[in-house]
Amino acid sequence: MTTSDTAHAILDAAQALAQTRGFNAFSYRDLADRVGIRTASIHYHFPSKADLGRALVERYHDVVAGMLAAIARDTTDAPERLARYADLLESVLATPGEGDELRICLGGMLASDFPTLPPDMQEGVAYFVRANVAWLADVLERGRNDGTLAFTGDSDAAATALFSALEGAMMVARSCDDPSRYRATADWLLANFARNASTAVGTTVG
Amino acid sequence: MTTSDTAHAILDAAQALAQTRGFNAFSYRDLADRVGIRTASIHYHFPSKADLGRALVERYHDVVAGMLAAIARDTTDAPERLARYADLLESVLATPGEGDELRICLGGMLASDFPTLPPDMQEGVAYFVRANVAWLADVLERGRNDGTLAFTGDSDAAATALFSALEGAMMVARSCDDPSRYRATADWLLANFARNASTAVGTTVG
DNA sequence: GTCTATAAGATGATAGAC
DNA sequence: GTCTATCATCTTATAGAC
Repeated sequence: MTTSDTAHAILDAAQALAQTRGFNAFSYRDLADRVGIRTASIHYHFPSKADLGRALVERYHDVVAGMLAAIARDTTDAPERLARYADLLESVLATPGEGDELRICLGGMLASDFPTLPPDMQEGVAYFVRANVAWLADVLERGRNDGTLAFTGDSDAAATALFSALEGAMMVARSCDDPSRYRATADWLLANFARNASTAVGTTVG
Repeated sequence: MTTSDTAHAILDAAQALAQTRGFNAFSYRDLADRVGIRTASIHYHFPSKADLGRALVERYHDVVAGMLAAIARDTTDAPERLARYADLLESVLATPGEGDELRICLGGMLASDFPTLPPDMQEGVAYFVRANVAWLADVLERGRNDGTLAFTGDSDAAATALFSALEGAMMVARSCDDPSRYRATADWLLANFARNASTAVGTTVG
């Protein structure tokens, strides 16, 4: 293996902190306390915080890319793929974060930290966003072509809107301290991409 | 007036920095450099950073609330109100920030900083989010009732989705370093709330 | 109101022993 | 690989002169 157990533990702690508080809001001391080593030992594995951040973004991208590939392998049904994507983000929100604070998708969190990040990390974040939007755009386009989804306009614009809405919904849910708000928003979004929108969740048609 | 010119200048500088980098990513020193005074003078106006943050959130909420009231005063047309709301956020993105970095809505930015904020600010951010979603929900509900808008499901869920999408679109636009991406996403969203969605921007119907 | 001076603590980072 | 020790710098914040 290319990465030691200690490096893994450091990355796990760093990811939990980055997802709850952002990349600039935790220190090597925070990591040292949680991993049970000294800050100097962390510098051995990740000489600078930029190195740590780069590894963090790369690992997260790889994990998510693997999950998206798994979804595409499990089902070809476009609505089901979208539902699984929304569930993926919900599971992030449900993963215990720091204390009672909710985790946000690392990509969305780093997007909000963007201007303060080292150049390497900025590239990684932009790549993550592009990859997610492209995956969604592909699902949307296929779904519209096979008649399982219905929406108007450019599939790239639709995918950007959907990605933005899901990421934003995590932020809104956390600022309301109500994870169920993410679920409600995601369900509404998914229903509005369904072929027969009149059967949407919560529709009031009598 | 209840707030001095210096206090105004401090708040202006703090807002620009908070909108580009977040509340924890600027210091009294940053403010002092920009306003042209010393950090001690800032502490005279805002004893603690929590005091500064509280004032920042309150002022921003009041300004936005005033703009939403102005939109409601200018037009009763629901699609036009939504368009004006999207334009409002676009003007934030277009306002020169820190260097060549783009500004984000302060509400969205602080929502991403949420767990690290002092309790007073957390309340203010939650209030801002609730107020914006409630305003949008009212516009959506009225538009559906008078037939100028069409969407399925609960108007609160729709409003949360729209708010989340617009806030998220700003983050995505910035991480792509492409403000026009916000415009494209907003246009797509607005088109999908229009009564006749087949006339949506970018529709490929021949 | 603004300044100088200063405090106490945190931060990312390095040198060198074990 | 991990440690102790140390560094320069930055952070929020206060005391007291002008």
